Amino acid sequence: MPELPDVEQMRSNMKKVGGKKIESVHVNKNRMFKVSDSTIRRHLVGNRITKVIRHGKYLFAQISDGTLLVLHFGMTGDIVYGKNRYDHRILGLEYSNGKNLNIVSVRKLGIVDVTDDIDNYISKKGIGPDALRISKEEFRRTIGSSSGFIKNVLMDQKKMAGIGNIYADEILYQSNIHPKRRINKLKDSEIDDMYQTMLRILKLAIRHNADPDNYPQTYLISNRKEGACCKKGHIKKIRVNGRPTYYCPDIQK
DNA sequence: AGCCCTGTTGCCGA
DNA sequence: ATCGGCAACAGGGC
Repeated sequence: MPELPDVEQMRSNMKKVGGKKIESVHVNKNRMFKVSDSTIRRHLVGNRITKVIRHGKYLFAQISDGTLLVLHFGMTGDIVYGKNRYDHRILGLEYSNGKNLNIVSVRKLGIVDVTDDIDNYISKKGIGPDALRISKEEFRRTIGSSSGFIKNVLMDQKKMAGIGNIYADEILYQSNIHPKRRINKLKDSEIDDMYQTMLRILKLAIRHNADPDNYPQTYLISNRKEGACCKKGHIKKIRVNGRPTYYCPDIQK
């Protein structure tokens, strides 16, 4: 689930409900935690989240003590607000109204960390510019300086952050480009078109709360199965870099 | 029951 | 540098 639009939706939810004073913190310690539970508690208990910033698939929750809680959701992470949602809970912020803001993760892939500088954290990890904020020129440069399959580049968080398996397929589908097209075979006009298409898809997804049920039926994401019909043909499944990849051979060259 | 699948990422080796 | 394979993990589908 968690690609850029999904994480943006989590950001919005977290911002909306997470700003109250945190009474206590529930930590379900596992490999995701890069800092001790006492450190987590020290920063969170008695404080509040004042804003939430997203970069790529990462969330940075600004804490009123000046530090930031870092969250990455792996394949199955999510943020759940309410009561009695303890299934797969990794981290729970408990408020005086009895409700909690819970970071849940079925497969326990992802990161819980603390930092005091977002830019520093991002650059140390080598994460590229956010896909929603990258300029056309930056995008051209990023693509142009790469090689290999276009899909791999779109998904490479070090080159550009936020695009995952699902949205990479969508961008390529709507750009009429085969996922295994080599970078050096791309025309400038195709790169520019891909850029506009990427922004359009991401914005639409966010506008629809990252819920694929609300996306147009013409979207690949609504027809992500082998043999499904698209306007000019039927959907095929291959593997690119080990990842399941859906595309339409009749429109994607 | 058991095997294969999966929205992420990082490491290893050809 | 690039790419495939595998591993972390756990639940769902067949």
